[in-house]
Amino acid sequence: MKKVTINSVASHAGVSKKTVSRVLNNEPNVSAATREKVLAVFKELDYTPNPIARGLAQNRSFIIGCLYDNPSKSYITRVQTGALEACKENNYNLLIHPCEFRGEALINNIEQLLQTSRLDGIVLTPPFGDFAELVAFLKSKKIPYARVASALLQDDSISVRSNDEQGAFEITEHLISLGHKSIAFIKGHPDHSATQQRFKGYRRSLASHGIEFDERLVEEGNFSYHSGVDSARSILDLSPRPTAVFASNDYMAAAVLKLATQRQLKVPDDISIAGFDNAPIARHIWPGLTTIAQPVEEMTKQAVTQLISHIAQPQEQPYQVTLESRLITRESTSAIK
Amino acid sequence: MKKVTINSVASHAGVSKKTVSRVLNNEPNVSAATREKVLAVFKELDYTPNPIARGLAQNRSFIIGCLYDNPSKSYITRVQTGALEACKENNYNLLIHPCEFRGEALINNIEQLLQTSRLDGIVLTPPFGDFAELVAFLKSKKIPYARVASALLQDDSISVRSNDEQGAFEITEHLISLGHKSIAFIKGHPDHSATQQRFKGYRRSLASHGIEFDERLVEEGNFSYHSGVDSARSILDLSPRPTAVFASNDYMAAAVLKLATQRQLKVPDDISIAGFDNAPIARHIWPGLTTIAQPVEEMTKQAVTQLISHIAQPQEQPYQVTLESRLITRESTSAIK
DNA sequence: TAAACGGCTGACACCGGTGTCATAATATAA
DNA sequence: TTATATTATGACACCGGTGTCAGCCGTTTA
Repeated sequence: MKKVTINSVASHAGVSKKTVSRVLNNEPNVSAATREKVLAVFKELDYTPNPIARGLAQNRSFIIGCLYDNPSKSYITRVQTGALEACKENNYNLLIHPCEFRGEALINNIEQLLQTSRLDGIVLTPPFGDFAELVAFLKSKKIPYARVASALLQDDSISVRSNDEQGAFEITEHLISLGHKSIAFIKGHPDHSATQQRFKGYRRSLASHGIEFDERLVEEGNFSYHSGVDSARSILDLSPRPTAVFASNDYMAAAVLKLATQRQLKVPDDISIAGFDNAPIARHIWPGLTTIAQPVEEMTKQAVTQLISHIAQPQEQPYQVTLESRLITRESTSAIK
Repeated sequence: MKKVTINSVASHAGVSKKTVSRVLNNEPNVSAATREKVLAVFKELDYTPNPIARGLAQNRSFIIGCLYDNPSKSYITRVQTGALEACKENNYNLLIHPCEFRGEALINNIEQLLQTSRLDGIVLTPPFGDFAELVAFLKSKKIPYARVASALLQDDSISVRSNDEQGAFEITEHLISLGHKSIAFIKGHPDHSATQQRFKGYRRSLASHGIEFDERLVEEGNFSYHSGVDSARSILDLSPRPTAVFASNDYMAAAVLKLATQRQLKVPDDISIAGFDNAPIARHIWPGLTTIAQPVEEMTKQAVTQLISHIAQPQEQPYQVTLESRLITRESTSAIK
């Protein structure tokens, strides 16, 4: 069983390598008869081109790199799922590259990655999409990239996001509509642009109902479960205790729920809790978390799809899209008594 | 800024390409002086070899594929973490390939994957490591592979596992030592060898204490949260209700906990719950789950490390290792009243 | 002293594709 | 019908490495 290469196909079909290559790449200037003949030999020999050879000739790898540094593992899983779908559809592969956002070594690290892997493009997941130096670096190296769930930029980059500000606004509206006026807020990781957006939405909702913003109700988190525990402690120690807590993601909300339950508080009777993301944990705990469903998979899929088509054929106009999120109410929020 | 290739290095150092290649690969037959000279030029020009060209010449890709089809996302995350560590240390990359275990298309799917990606090796995560046809297929294609958390085989394959039977035995011992005699059990996915192992450990513990095995206390799950909910329903409906539940993984245990709590049962006072794996969720819920900590990351890391060294230099003797797991007690189990 | 041997080196083909360009075949215009 | 444009095709170099092999050199052995 010899290896089937472009040469065997060529000799089998009685044409040159180059003609086979043309058929392979759907290039013009091949007569219909020749094309048929070559295609038949493809089938007959069960030929698949060697991506490595192709990569060498075109200086491409057919690999997309996915950069992440996110305390929420489930978020990463969702990102991967979306990215993988897009890759699969385009015969690309996905290389995952976790790395520390902080630290000056980052740019070096990425440079190293690019040198050793010849990635065709990079997906920047939060918080990388908002890191101006990195974006500038990729631009200078002419490495195509796409930004997922990052702030809007007035540039020509590929960017798919959801409206964090609006989502946070809506969930706060939900709490207010239930009669809550003292609503604590746990911020996300300061490096993530979503953190500011969600905070803004929270404040906009309060303001639109004439509820005075109270600094003491705001805690600094970082999206990790652990940070949620710390924030929860501070919030539950407040006196008077807020009647509701809105955490910037579900992990932190779950932490609040755990601590509250540990302290014999009834959720939602004694305190309502809301999260953000609709992570799996939101429905794996009791009571289930009221949250904002973000289309993370879809965002990433669109970003990667665009990235790949941009690699094949650089586009003039930027692809910048904002997807909708939606409120999901579960048992962790209820009307104030 | 021109590209630095082996040619530029060669002309800069005044030697042939081949000599540069020799230095690159630490081959013998290079005089110390020449080696120094070439190494100096490496530094001077900041040279890194092109892995694609290397791959073409050696028919290697420096990529390891990770196959998975697992309902537990957190398990996959842990597998990836371990695999990534090993890859990083060896300058390999990790390609992730989720695919359906069931379905006759599987072998075709893998064949396709191999053709389009020229993987140097494959990590088989549960349940793939136990799928004889797939293993035979890879063997016939001479694709190196490593099996993670799969049943022991009397063959020459690379295999790293933990002692599921013993872990299940210990956690059941723990429950029995707390006075439980009516312990329900939720099985895992039937395709996973761990499912049988954990069941065996459970039964061995019961038997060693003269507790009669009761078929009615056993539910069929599949490691997913959802299946845990179904099983939990059946178990909590039993009369008399068992005083403890041992679920084959933490997701299913979390489902039992949720349902029990929903039904106003106090955990662990009314019913003790134990899981397996020590997944993040085990400590993210209240009460925290008593469970068996499995070194998933470490298992995968060792498997991939071995796989890579096997690729570089095929070993004679198989690498088959069993790592230890350990009991972690949290709040979800307590002495019977 | 000649033959044999070992370490070191480079020329050259090769991996399996793609890009460039010249040329042959065909279609269109004059 | 001839000149010209267009399409179809293949020869060949090239991408950036590695494998093979021959040749050079200095040592050791007979």
